[in-house]
Amino acid sequence: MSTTGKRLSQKQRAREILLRLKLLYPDATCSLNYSTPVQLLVATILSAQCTDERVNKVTPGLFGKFPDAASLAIADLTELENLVRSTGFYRNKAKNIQAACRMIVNEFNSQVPNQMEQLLQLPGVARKTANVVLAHAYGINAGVTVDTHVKRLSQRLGLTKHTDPIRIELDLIELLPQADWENWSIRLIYHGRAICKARSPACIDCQLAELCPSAGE
DNA sequence: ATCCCGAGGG
DNA sequence: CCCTCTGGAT
Repeated sequence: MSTTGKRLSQKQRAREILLRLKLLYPDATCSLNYSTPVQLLVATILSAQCTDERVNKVTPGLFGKFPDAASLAIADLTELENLVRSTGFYRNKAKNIQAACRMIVNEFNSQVPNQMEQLLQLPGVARKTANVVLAHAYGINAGVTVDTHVKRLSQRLGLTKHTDPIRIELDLIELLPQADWENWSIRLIYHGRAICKARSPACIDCQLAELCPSAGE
């Protein structure tokens, strides 16, 4: 057992966890493929209840045909649906992508907004998607991205007692230095995919086990 | 709380 | 056939 154990404050524990995650996943980045803010927004909308890997299989075809907000805004909806079908929830996603692109063209000067309030007005965009776009398209740490991995791992690590992603985000904002907000999310996502899985977490292989109140459960 | 929805593995 | 993957709107 290490000398770092149960006496650490939540904040100290969070920092220790992040330190280890940085060593474990030194090159972790956003796993979605994109080349513009609009493309990142679209890819992130598509990533709802879908792996980034699968999103990356449809975006080349999608962006090959409709590379920007202007073309997506006037695309044939059925064609859009077919291009994103394999990501699931394809009718909602196609409709939201087109409506969001129309708003971007008509109300935001063809630019993806760089403000949380504006992003949240776009259909299909809530805090998770908005935080991803702000962090990776604009380098703005407006909040902590809380997807299903960040939610699950933060809970298991005992860093929040909430179930609502917005409450969890507020807890994480208090625990982490702003400069590390996106580092935290990106690495928890990597760790969630590889080790701390939803069903059968591999606590045996987990480098965070001694810092985790849920280890072995 | 419920609905939206597909791909791939076993 | 069953399980796993992994947000948003109403």
